Amino acid sequence: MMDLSNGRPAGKEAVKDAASERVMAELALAIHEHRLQPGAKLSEDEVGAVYGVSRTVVRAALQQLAHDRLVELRRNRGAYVAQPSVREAREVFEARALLEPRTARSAAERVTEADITALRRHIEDEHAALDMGEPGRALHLSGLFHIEIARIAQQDTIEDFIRQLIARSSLIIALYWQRRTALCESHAHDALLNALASGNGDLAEELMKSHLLDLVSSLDLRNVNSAPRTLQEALGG
Amino acid sequence: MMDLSNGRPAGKEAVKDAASERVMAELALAIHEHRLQPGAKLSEDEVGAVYGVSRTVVRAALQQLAHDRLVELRRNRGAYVAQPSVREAREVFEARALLEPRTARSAAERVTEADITALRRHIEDEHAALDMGEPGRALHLSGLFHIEIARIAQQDTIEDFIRQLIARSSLIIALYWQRRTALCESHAHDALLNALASGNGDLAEELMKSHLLDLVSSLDLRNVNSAPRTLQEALGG
DNA sequence: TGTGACAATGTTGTATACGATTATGTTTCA
DNA sequence: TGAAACATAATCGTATACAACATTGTCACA
Repeated sequence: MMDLSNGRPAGKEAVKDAASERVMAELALAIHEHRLQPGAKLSEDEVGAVYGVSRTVVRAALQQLAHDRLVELRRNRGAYVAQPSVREAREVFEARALLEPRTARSAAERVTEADITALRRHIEDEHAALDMGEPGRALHLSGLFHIEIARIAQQDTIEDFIRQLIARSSLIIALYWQRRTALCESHAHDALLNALASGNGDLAEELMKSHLLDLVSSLDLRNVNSAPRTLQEALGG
Repeated sequence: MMDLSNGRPAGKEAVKDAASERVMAELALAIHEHRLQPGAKLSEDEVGAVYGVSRTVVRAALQQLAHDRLVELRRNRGAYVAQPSVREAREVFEARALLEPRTARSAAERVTEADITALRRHIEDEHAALDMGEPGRALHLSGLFHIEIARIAQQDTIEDFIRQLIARSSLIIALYWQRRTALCESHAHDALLNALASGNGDLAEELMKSHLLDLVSSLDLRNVNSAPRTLQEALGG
């Protein structure tokens, strides 16, 4: 079985109920950090055993994740980590291109000193994770950077959308990333930070736009394997 | 108790399971048509009794609706139809302004003859509902018009977001609508249809943008009552 | 009469049980 | 030997049961 406990104390302190939210967060993190691969089966009994809860709460967590399209529920067949299609991948990044540049502009107009220092430390964490050979964690932090910008823009609703899109982006990257770009484009985040720090909304919007384009171009979204990877069939070649 | 059965046969034919989805759809429709007011309590036992299912499936439905922000779940206290704050209302329409105009443009570029006739009939239904004195139903149809445009644009992901936003808009309108504009702005939909039919993406984008602005301006979003309507406290004035 | 503690009631959170569906393994017959 | 049919096992969908929590009503006491 895959290890899902990830070291952390799993927050037994603040837990009264919210059991399903805890399970959901743990599963989401495991997906974000690529410890759970697309297509992995999430049996209710098994997950429940791992976290010491009943199927009831696991079901609730899985339904939440399914709503965010991180897992796919097949009727009477179980829950599986989602496998976004190429088309879905394109759509996710189109949606991000629609939402994030303008949000970056708003963020530049509302950013505070505290935000800047937080972002700066965030980027340091990213670099540290990369240097320590934890690409999964680095990727997760990289996503959080985008979410942080939405938070700074003070747009809770759009922040929620971006949160969903970034979660799905994590799956997309797991499926379609091509290794070539090794730098993990973290310079883009530095540039964005500078634009925000100087309050330059135009520049922030433009940087975010091109950053997203870079991201898409680092993916291999040719229509090969367009059909989802239920590929026992993919072996027929 | 409020009547939720709404006449329709409630689809006993296609039902094997999917019971929770049926309950969710029924509740969502009741909210969209303003048969359920913001703040209304949705007791699990009560809802279960209405639809003849157990609390288990009601809970699943309520959690889905909570994820869409149509209902609010208070821990150990139950589910209530959401009451968007003024701030939330603004954010919802800002998000719509970000997503829908560009989506209308895409729709204009991809619309088919069949789409046009479907939209045309849709508008007729809207007018009919208005004439027959069913403003709730007219409002619901009006929302579906927007969703239909997103569908035509062939952007499933963005369509999902727009669907959520329109559902919340329905609540916002229930709370903040001011009666003045009587025409219910349905001419805007006619104009949009024409722009789509002629494939004029620029015009469609522009019309959608101003349509949304009109919608916002028909709301009363002054910060009075900015705090949510848990207002037994609101009576302290 | 007003305030605080306590009991009663109702509702939600979670676990478990059972029927239904799907997947798997074995057997049998051509 | 191969394929179809059946039996078996595993997993999910739903209902029900019980415990935990919140709310409300009542009573005692200052």
